[in-house]
Amino acid sequence: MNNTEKNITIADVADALGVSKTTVSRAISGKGRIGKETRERVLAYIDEHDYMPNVIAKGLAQSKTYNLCVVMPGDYEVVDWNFFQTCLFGIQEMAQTEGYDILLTMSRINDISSLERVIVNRKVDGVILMRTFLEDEQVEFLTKKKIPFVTTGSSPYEGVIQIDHNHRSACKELTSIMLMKNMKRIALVGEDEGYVVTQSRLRGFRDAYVQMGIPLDEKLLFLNPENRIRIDKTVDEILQKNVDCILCMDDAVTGRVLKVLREKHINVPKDVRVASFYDSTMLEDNVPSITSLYFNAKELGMVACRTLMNLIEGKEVEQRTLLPYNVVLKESTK
Amino acid sequence: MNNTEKNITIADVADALGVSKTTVSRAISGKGRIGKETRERVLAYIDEHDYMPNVIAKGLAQSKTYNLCVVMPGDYEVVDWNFFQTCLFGIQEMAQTEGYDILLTMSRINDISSLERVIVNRKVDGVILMRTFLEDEQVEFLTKKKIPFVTTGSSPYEGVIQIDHNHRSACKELTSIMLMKNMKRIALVGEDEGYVVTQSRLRGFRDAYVQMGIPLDEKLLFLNPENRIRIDKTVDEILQKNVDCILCMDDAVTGRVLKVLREKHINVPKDVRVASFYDSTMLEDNVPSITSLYFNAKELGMVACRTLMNLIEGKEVEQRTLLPYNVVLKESTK
DNA sequence: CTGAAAGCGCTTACAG
DNA sequence: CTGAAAGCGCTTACAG
Repeated sequence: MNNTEKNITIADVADALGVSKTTVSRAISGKGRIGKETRERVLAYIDEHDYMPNVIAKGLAQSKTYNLCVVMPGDYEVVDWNFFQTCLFGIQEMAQTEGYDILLTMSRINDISSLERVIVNRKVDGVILMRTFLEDEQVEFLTKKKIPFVTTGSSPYEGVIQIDHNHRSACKELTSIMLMKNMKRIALVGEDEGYVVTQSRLRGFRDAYVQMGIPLDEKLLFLNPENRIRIDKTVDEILQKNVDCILCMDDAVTGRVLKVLREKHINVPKDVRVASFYDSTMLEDNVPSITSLYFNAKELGMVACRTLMNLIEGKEVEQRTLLPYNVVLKESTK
Repeated sequence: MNNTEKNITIADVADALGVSKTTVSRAISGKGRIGKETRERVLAYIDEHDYMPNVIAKGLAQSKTYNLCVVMPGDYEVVDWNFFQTCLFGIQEMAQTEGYDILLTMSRINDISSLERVIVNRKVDGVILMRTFLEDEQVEFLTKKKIPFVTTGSSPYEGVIQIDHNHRSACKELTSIMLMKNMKRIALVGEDEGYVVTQSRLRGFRDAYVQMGIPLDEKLLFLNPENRIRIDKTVDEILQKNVDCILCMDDAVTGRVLKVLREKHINVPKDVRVASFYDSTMLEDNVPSITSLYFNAKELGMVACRTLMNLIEGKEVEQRTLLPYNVVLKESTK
């Protein structure tokens, strides 16, 4: 009854049953020929005595760790933690089904030392990159080291296995809807052009204009990074341009835009409409509720993890997986 | 130059230098007697050839993993992800200084299977519990298994090493300030009495009344869990009671209360003051800005991690560490 | 100061 | 169908 004493090993089991360690190992793994009766005897004993294989030792012998590295953005000012969080849930849930655990690592722009250590120490069998860059040290490092990895979000690097939402198509759809609702003058506010996803969103935005045959006023594009600091100034500028709608690339921006509008006592949606290319809980409690795109973060995590595990096991995997999205129309664009 | 080929091992180094593996091992670890010159020769070779010890093998030999398990709340409706997130940063940063990595695990109420697997598989040397309960399966399990662990947040269980902010004292101070500002009728809105921290906050609240010699109107306590679902009803009730101030236990509540007030066109702070026992980015963009307590999540993580590592190394550790806080007065209580 | 050898707890050709 | 033995890459008494 006292199983906290000393951990029981495969050798103990072998001794107790009068068989070899080999046999015990085979009974557990199911690999190699073994008598049905013998296997059952081993399994029964194991079950009764709460034997648990030492995954570390198993890993050493097989050169496997049963750990997956998840690289999170390590910057403080991150767009939407909730999204990564939920995605992480998905990864974890999927990993568990195959006995993998999650080793968490943070990476900051220009600092991938944390990831490097994990790889160099061979503590994981593969990695999931949660954020990608147009120029991506992480991708370069992992490719060089020949470590299996996938990305959530798209990567411009050749051969990278990527799982992403169809941002371009989603943004195109939302923009089209705005245009069809007769909002011709739409200001697009964004930031961080270094992220791949920013480019996709912008492309989708342009796509919609092209498809509708409406000329796009480039003066209504506010993509410079100073937006972050001087968002009030940006909003001022926008309002002077007599726009119908302010479209924000992500909710970090949306939140700040809404704040400025509130301070200026500008009513949404009466005075100006607002929508976001990205839906987070951050906006949930807003009055009015905000029109946005919805992406299923958990699904993203699960698919990414599944793909990585397949990759590790040498199975065939899709080079690029695009997940669906939803357009959620709310009060802010009424 | 081609270090992606085959990983170089301690044996390779020994061969190349014509010494024994023992010697190499000692040069690296710094343990045991070894000639100064020999050590330097080994170190130089290692450095030049990018030798990296296999942490897994090292772990096997020492029965160590150099992994720390961090148990995150795995529920979807979690109060403030940002806080846990930042705390995780702190943990990670501290762990790195000693060569530890973070194995992440989620635990839901009544489901600690994920934690169990990690422990039973001996994949970590210790664990950090990020959320504690009055009745805590995790604590019971870890104690039984004799695994070193610490908690961020307090635990009522005997002998548990805990690192926490001084919530009781903080809430007392904030409440006192409100009382001194002549807000006599303060409604306290909370939820989830199962968390230890809820109890601490409530105690601090009561402390302030006692100290000021003011009788507390128990009718102004709204701690039942239905608040979550019927927050609008709760706010209605509160407003009918003619209160000066609504004090929210955490920001999940605060956010929803503010939303209801906004919908009812009730002005903060003119019609009613609002403050929160907890400060999150969620409220950052609110107009008006919200008075609240500030807790340094990163520091919490760092101290917790430091403590755990000391515990693992058999050093003496404090049984309970209380971290300081700040009261941040803003517009909502003007 | 240095080394041969056993050991950490598994897996897996190779024999039988 | 089963087992003895070598091996995964380290550490660490024990000798010298």
